[in-house]
Amino acid sequence: MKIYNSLTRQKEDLTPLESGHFKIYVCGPTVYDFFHIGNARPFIVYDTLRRYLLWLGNQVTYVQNFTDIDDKVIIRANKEGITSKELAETMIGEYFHDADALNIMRASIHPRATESIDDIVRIVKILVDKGHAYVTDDGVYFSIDTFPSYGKLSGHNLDDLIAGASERVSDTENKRNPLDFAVWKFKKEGEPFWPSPWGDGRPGWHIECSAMSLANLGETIDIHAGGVDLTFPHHENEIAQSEAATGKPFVRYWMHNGFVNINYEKMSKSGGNFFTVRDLAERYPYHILRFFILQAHYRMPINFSDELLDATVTSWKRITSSVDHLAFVAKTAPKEATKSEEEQALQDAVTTCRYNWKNAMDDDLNTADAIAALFELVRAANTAASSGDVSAPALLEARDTLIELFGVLGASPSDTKEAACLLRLWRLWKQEPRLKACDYSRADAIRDGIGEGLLKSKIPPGRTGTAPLTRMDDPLYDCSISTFAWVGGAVFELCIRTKLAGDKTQARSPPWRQNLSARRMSGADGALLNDGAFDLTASERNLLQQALNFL
RNA sequence: GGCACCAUAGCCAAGUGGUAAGGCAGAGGUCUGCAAAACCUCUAUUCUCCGGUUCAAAUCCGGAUGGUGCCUCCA
Repeated sequence: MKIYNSLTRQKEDLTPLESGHFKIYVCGPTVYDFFHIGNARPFIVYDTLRRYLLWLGNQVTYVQNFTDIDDKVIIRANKEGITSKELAETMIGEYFHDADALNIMRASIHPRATESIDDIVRIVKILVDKGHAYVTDDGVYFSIDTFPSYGKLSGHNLDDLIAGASERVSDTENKRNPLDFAVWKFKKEGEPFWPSPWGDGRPGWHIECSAMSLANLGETIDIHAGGVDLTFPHHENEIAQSEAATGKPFVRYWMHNGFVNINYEKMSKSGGNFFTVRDLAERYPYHILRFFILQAHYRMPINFSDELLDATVTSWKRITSSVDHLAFVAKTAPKEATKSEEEQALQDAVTTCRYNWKNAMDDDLNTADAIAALFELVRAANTAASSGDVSAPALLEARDTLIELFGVLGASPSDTKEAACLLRLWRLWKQEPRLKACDYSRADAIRDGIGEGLLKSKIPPGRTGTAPLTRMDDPLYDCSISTFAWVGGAVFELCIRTKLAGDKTQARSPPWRQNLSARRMSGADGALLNDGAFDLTASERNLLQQALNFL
């Protein structure tokens, strides 16, 4: 595959130094707060890269650090009256809570700065011994004048940088060059510290990543990744320190992802315009956030708004409903290949999809294009499923392809929560004898009655019969009764309305809505879903009972 | 001021020399108690603008305009 290398500013063939084994380092979070959707982008993007490399059959050693000692951590901890360590511990736990939910694989190693002090000191010592670093009265500084290629990653001209730095940076007295940066900061009152040959203190930010990369992955690694804002000075400094210390190339491919913007401006905590993933998860499922991020190429900036996430919810449903539908139709489809035109078309679509998907992923991880390829298969599969002349194996192959390839993106369309929740309600309703006796007029009356009687405020003007029945595990949805219908059996349907759709009240049928139609058309009875034991939560049972009281 | 990046439909977004993917929204149709879903059709003769190179440009070059980021902690 090809990857855009920030160092050379062009796409290059991505080959590991050690055949079949990629060594990747991703700059991890500074653990002083919940991370926001902008912070999440690199985690999601590089996790996807990792999944793809694994899918291709490679081994991947993936390191993502926690910066658990830093000005921000110290300030926040002091403010809350706890130790830096306590704050970091808590926030690392919160990181995993969100990251796991975003389906971000745990790194092979999650090193922490405070647990890497020995490695850091060792490198600082090498730098001092080699004359690349010098001691002042407030710390140990790296001397960029001893590293001639400084600026090669960011493309900055040294003179310009110095000019800029001189204007802004006031504490230059101790430094030989205004661009020199601290690799070790001597302790200050109220700050945690560790011993070093030059005095007690704590590591500078940049040296942490260098040390953790060198210690865990070796002197030369394949990929080092992070947000574009880290290019300078963070990554530039990492190169200088690491290469000055080892004398070897530090990183072979540098990858930088674009920002998540709000109103076309960078999302940042200092700017105050940010949404934490935790807050967003109250309104959107985690997999929607992940899918949203992957819909754009990773190097492009993406704008962020509820409106865009709403569109993502709708498009994601197109995928999940197709996947569910295929499984259902396959149950009654011919067992043997039909040799029909439709069957051939579907098989071709699967082949085309795989080809286009891989090409897209190979081209600098173009997930946007890869997703487009998958949508084309969704369309072809829906067409095939509705033709009635495609065999079960062919339908299931299409379904498996979708699940597999979306799975590589870390967003699996099977086994989603909304499907599971609706399944449970479907099973319960199916058992309700009173429902079997309704006719349309009665059903509509019931529907309206529920709407008016139960939850007036939720009924949008001009619509009848939507009433939240239960709140499901997935916080995105209110489950609403939309319609009760009777067609030669107990047939009724649910209508999902996303809370976020607000007044638009875009009603979306659950994935198995198509199951109902198919069942009706084929005349087959029951057996739509496996009737096994099921449990309702107390609140589900309660709300359902309220609804049934109107029958 | 210096250095980068970006500009594609109502919205989002691929496409980097061969005649505009995909999603959302919208319109018409098929199907259907109504509705929804699904499927079909339509929705940018044109890619911010102006020049240039080429048989051929959204794509390459030059310029203009607009936007963003970095140069200070930042994903």
